Amino acid sequence: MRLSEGVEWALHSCTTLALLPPDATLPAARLAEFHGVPPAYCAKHLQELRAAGIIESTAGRKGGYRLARLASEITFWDVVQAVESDTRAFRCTEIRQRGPTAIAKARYSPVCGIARVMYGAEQAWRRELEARTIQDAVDSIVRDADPQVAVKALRWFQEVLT
Amino acid sequence: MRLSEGVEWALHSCTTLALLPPDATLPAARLAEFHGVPPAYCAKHLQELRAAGIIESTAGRKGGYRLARLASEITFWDVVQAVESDTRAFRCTEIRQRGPTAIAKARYSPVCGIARVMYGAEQAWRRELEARTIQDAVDSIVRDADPQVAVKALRWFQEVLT
DNA sequence: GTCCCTATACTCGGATAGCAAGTGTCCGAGTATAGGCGG
DNA sequence: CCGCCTATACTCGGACACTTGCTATCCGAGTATAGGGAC
Repeated sequence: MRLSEGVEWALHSCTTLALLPPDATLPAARLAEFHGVPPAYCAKHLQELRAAGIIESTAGRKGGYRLARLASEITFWDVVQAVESDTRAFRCTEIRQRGPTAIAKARYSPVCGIARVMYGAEQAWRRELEARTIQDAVDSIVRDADPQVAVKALRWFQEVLT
Repeated sequence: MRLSEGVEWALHSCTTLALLPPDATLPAARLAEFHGVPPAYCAKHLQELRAAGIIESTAGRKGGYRLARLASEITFWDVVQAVESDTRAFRCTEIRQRGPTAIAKARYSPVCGIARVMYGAEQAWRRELEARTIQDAVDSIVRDADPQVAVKALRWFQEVLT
């Protein structure tokens, strides 16, 4: 089981955008540079975030990305769902309906008991992600980050935003 | 994000083995036949369950697999962990330590705030799976299954176990 | 009738191809900007 | 000096190769059984 690496990039990208002054935009290439990841591939994931309505894009010179709504209104779940094509990890193929014991499809309970447990576990996972927002990530970074990083980041932002 | 299809097979296989009379064994090929899945591939997952100490194998004629311990002592988590090579879905690559804001490694907090949230969510998922056992699956099947299936299963067991 | 031996058929187990999805990259279409020109 | 126009450079966005890991399969090694033979 593997979550796409893009989820990590997307979460960090949203958090970084949340740190910018209101209405400031940051191009995909700069965002990739800030995180030290391949620009083209990073851009791909930003497009997915845009398609999901989490971030907005501005074209042309001085263009770039910015959050589409408040960081406190964007949950981790929103981001994961945007990047990951299918967030349902366990997929029941109804093997209980195959083999020598198979009977008419209508006579089976609507959901397999094993699938029910797996779905329940994933729901617990989802609930945790829905309870956390990008603002929480911003807060934890502000709280935990070394002052030296804060200075470097601020300086880099000022240089890039001109 | 995708959980291996083998997880479903493994869970159903364990549940089926739990339905057998004590100390009875069932060959991999029969187990695959019962679930209508490719025998060779199914056998591969059974080997993983064996390596994890969840089921036991007996070689030679009249050999096969059986549970290594009580169904109530085997959690869903045990099975998932056995089949899935790596159960950690989110993998933090520490991109916060890359790019223009990078500083000495020792000055970073031990765990990234974003990763902490993701790990927490997975822990919630894991906890749910640890709370459910194969016995629970057996109970739900006994409760929900159509009598017709029960009859067919019993008949098939008797025929196969000779 | 009982015990032992041997051949057998069946089991598991690891090593080997095939395929799909995620990973990584590129170039083209579109647009806000900046400079130059005219009034 | 001010406003408009045009060329430009930069942005995003979708279409195209590559690699990793899951999917699927096979054949060989090992073993408990079943039958036959000897005592």
